[in-house]
Amino acid sequence: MKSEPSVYSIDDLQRDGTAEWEGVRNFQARNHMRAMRVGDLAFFYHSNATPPGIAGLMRICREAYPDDTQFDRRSKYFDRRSRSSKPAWDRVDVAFAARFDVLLPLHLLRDDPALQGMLVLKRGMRLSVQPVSEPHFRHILELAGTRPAQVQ
DNA sequence: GCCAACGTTGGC
DNA sequence: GCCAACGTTGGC
Repeated sequence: MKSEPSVYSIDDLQRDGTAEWEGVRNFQARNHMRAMRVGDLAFFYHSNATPPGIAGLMRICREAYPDDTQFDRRSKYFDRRSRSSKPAWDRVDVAFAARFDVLLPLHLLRDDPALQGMLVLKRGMRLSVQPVSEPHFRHILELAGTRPAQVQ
């Protein structure tokens, strides 16, 4: 799950404990969120950062439900076409799980043969919520040196 | 700041 | 339904 750290970073999530993952306005990304279940783990990816990369780990603590910001005229996520009787956009709630000792930069992931085919590495891949395969997930946790015991 | 990639919009 | 124009994302 991507976020620009200048907007909301892994440090912000660590401070807050939990967060509402609002503002997703892409159908595919939304559908990936709808497939999430409580307890699922997700990577926190820093996009538009120097360097971009995976900053930590979080846990889904509430499954998809309507994202209020779509009805809020003052929100930059306001969607005039969405009706409260049939909300178009959902969010999930996430809980801080771990902050990697060092951010895993995108270029390092690119150079790793074990991560061949990972979606985030594909050119032009802009989806802000993406599925990660089990082997890739485990490999990245190893790269990060994160042991299950360290995951909150 | 540039620009490729991609999604959305709207005229036809 | 097609597709050009436009806006956004996000790496570089």
